[in-house]
Amino acid sequence: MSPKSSKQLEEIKEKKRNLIMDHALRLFAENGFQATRIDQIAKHCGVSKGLIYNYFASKEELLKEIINRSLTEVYQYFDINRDGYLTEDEFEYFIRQVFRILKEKRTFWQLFFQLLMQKEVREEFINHSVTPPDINSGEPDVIQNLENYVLNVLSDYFRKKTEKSADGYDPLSELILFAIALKGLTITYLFSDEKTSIFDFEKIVDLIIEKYK
Amino acid sequence: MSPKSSKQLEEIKEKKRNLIMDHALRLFAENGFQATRIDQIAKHCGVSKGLIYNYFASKEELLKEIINRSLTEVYQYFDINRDGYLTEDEFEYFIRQVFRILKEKRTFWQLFFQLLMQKEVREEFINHSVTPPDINSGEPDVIQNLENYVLNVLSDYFRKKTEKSADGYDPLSELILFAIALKGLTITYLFSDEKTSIFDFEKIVDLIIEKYK
Amino acid sequence: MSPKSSKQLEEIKEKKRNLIMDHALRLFAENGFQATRIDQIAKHCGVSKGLIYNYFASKEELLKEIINRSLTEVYQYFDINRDGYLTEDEFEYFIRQVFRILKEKRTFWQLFFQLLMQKEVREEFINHSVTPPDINSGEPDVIQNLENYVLNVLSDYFRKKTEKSADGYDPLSELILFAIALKGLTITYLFSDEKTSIFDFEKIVDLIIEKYK
Amino acid sequence: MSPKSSKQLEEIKEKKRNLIMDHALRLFAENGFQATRIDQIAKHCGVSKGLIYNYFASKEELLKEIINRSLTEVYQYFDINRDGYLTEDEFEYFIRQVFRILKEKRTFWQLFFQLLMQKEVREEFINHSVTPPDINSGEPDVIQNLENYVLNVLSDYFRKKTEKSADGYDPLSELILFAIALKGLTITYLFSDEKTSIFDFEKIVDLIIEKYK
DNA sequence: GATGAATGAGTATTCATTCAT
DNA sequence: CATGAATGAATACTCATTCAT
Repeated sequence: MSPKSSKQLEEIKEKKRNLIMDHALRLFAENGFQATRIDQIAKHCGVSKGLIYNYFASKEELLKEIINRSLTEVYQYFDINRDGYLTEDEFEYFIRQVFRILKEKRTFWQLFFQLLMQKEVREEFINHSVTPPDINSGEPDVIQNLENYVLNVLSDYFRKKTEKSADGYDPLSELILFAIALKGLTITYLFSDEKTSIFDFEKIVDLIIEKYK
Repeated sequence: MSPKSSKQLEEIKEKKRNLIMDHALRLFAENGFQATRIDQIAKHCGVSKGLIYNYFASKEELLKEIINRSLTEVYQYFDINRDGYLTEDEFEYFIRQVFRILKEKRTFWQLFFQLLMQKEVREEFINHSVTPPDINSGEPDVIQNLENYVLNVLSDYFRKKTEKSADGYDPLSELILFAIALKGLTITYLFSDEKTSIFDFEKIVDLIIEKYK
Repeated sequence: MSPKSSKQLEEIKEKKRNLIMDHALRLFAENGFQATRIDQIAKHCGVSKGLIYNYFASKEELLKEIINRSLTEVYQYFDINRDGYLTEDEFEYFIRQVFRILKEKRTFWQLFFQLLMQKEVREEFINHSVTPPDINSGEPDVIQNLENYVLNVLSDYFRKKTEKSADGYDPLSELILFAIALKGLTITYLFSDEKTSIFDFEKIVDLIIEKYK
Repeated sequence: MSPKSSKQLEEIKEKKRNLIMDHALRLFAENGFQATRIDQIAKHCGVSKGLIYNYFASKEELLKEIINRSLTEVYQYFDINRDGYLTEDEFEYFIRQVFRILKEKRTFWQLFFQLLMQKEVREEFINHSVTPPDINSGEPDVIQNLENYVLNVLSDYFRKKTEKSADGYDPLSELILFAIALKGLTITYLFSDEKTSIFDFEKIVDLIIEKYK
């Protein structure tokens, strides 16, 4: 019946989907979601406006799929199902991993933080995260889960670390200071102009590791 | 008609200007600049769309004036003309001041960080002078100036501090870690839901002061 | 506060609303709802596309309001709250009234019958007519009510008429034949080209009255 | 390859043509011509969009061919070449035949009446010849011919009938009333929901025959 | 023949901005 | 000063149609 030559077609489709998502992501991140026009994306991809609608139901759906794809990848990076216990070396590895992901998916995280800064988006994605657990689209609670997971693991780490040491550090305080420093570094890195920035981010990562390991 | 009323008129005009800017600021911060419609602002102010154009040449101009007004205030807060040397107590005062400003102008800073995160806006609004052409205070690059000023003062502070201490701390490292922690706190505070957040920001400020003073 | 000079403004608005509805109705009836473009309507009205959206939320809403307006008028014509009993003279008056309404609102009825011939519209407007009785928009059950009302009144009329006569007519049969003839006349009249038609509709009305009175 | 298969191929092609036309007809009738999308039709047929364009030059052409196919069939039903004279039994047969055709081709007639009710379509599709250019039966105005033919035959019938009777009926009046009743019945039948309708159409046909035979 | 990815002209709708009152 | 009706450029989205495979 169907001469759909092969399953290569599926591959080609998948490639085009990703092509569109890649360009859209970059434009969304650079100019903002609202300010990016569909035909801009099309032009950057070298395809027609119409084709984008063969792959994505709407501009918003395109955005959601981008977020989805990226967060799913992040999950895999973090191997979320491992034992959840961190040794000192794993702690260092974790921090370097975070920074590596920021670097590799810089554009995505730029977009992601932009979005999180709008009340409605925040509510849509984060606070409404009480969505059914069997959800397959993997957006809303993905974030909450990720944050909770990370906080739990780190909380554990700092508790054990302060127990051993005699410095009388408060584990919660350590955790909070560390978390805040990491967020500060993240934001600074994501939205600095790599060429003109006075910061050497690799060194700052070393600094943080040195300080909190 | 009478000379009196003309003075009062000016006051009324100024009040209305501020009314519009206040509502616009809140809406811009909550929903984003692009997503906020002029008639939304008008409705929230209880005035007509047309009136807004009596006070501001365009939506963009409205945004610029909001940024300008707030940054001018921030400058005054920081008393930019003082000697530029910080004692330990002044350092603590400085941090608390930062947090106080964040608290008092929370909405503005929410908007401000949103804007900073869009490349085009960053280039258009921030680097290319924010001040209106007729202003007399004439800071050509408000933000850059502010950041440089703060960094300078702090840099000085940490240099002197590490000189005194015998810990062998690197002043630049200290400065960077401090700056990053402050930025992390800022972001976390601005975009957390004050009612549901697990963080007690006052305490975190104490923590930071304790750590870096 | 508001210099909305007078309530003349309201009148002007109402006039423009009606202007738009009139032109839209004609175009919808002539070319069909889907085939009529908003900017066609705008051009015919001598206004801009945008203005139409100041008065009507969407093309579909415009259609609904047209139907609504017309059906409401029809209701008034029929004085639906009168006693519901027809004498012979009232019967004749009723038929002439029907024809008069068809004539005066010819364009509307053309549109109306067109719409009724699409399954979805039929279901939307007629079969779903079990909508809450307190409805204020007056569309869905308006039609059903009107039909029921007319059928009831006529049913009554034919029952009484055949009782009196000795011809042994069946009242239901009479009603049905009459109703069908009326519908046939209606359709023929609405969709004939008045200039070229071989039918003289006034005479046919006389014929029907003569036959069924 | 073999000559046999080429004949079979023709059959298969013809079957597929008809398959497409059948589904298209139903969808056109239910949702309207404009509102029916080509890919809807394709999906309903279980074929690709592209294939439809192998059989029909355009959506409009598809419509025209549907109309053409059905009208050609109708012509055959009515045996257009007979003597043109109706006996009483033939008159009854004629009416039952009309109703039978309505029943068998209900969907087509639904579509047909819809089309007739749009001025532009009326002009484009009906008056300007429906037949494909290569057809040999060459009726330039199928509908007009059909209507005229029917009216002629019936006119004759009623003339002769009233001549015989002593009731003093006007043959033209009788014809008109009859024609209108038939049209009313037609419309009522075509656009009623067969399941919920209060009318028993078989009985109404009997009624009409009884009345006008 | 058959497919469905790709195209792009066409259309509804939005919204900053203007201007007569 | 204040209004809100009016404008029209901009933009998301649709869908008939094409064509390489």
